[in-house]
Amino acid sequence: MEDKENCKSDFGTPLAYKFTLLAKNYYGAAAAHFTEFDFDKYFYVLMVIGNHEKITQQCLAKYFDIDKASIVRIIDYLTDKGLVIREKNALDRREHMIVCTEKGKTYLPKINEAFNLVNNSAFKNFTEQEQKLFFEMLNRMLQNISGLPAEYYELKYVKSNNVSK
Amino acid sequence: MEDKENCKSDFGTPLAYKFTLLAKNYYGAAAAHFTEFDFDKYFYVLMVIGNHEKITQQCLAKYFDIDKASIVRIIDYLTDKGLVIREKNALDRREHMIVCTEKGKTYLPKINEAFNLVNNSAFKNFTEQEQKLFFEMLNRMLQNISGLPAEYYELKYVKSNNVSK
DNA sequence: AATAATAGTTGATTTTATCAACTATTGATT
DNA sequence: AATCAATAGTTGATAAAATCAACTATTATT
Repeated sequence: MEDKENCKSDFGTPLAYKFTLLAKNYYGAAAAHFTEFDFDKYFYVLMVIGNHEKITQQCLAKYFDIDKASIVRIIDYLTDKGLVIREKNALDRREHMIVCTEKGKTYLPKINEAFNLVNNSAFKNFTEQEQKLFFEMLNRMLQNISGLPAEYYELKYVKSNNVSK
Repeated sequence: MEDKENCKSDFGTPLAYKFTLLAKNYYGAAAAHFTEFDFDKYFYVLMVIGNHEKITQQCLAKYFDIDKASIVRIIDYLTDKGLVIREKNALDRREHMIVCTEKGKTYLPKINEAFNLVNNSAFKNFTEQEQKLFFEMLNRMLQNISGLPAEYYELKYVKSNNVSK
């Protein structure tokens, strides 16, 4: 109906403004699902860690595009809460592999479910096809606007060290 | 091609993660255009102010969905740089109307152009129609996920005070 | 063996967000 | 008109986060 109206007023608007607003509202909505947790931050970081057997801090830094020093503090926090642990990688003792603890794992389904709920409400009145299209567009845009391919981090930690041990 | 692949891996991913990444990359790309300015922040705030004859800090706070105290500091900054000024509203002396200075106005075309450039590179390989669709989807999502209608702020400052003076 | 590079850590600094208390002004109630 | 509530803006204190450079430990390169 008033699509043209909206689009007209969007002209010249930096996309990032809308992204920022959306992200803020999204996290606000998601946080409502986590009020009874005994931690109040870094839900998605935990989920990413939990979705990997183990993952280095470097990988997390790249995935989230933040400084490695910030990752240190995030992992400190999650460690403090008993949700993850650091394990030295025997193949490269510089690396600390971050592993989700049993306690951490108990939160994963809840976090996943909450994100799905918020995703669903964000996609209210979107058809299946529109949702797919939207994700596809986001990914295209991400590749347009950033150097790295979206799945970069996944390739990373498959370190091929042909060490006998 | 690998759309299904992407969508599969997106399943369960909080949308906000991608929004955050996009916003970060977007602002990074935009900032590259502003290196010779004598201010280094709040470009879009200035643009919003410049696009209005005058606007209250409340309106800005609502538009950007941030605390009014933060707006005070942003306006302090822009005032310091000589880009805007505060004018008491004679019709309601509580309100300080923020007005773009002549100096501030000289930046507007450059800022606008830079955002257009970044928008264009974000939309590389998007058809006209896809762009429209994308904006439309973003707006729908914003309304889904937030209480307020997107154009709330625009209605606001048209204060109908039928004061004789 | 020497040097460079990488992963992670730490401390200092800056920036930003947040909240509550406060002033000034206006609006509403009686 | 007097009182009280609500609104716009400001301030100060505090807390949270981002940033950067220096540092250790380890591995890779020459």
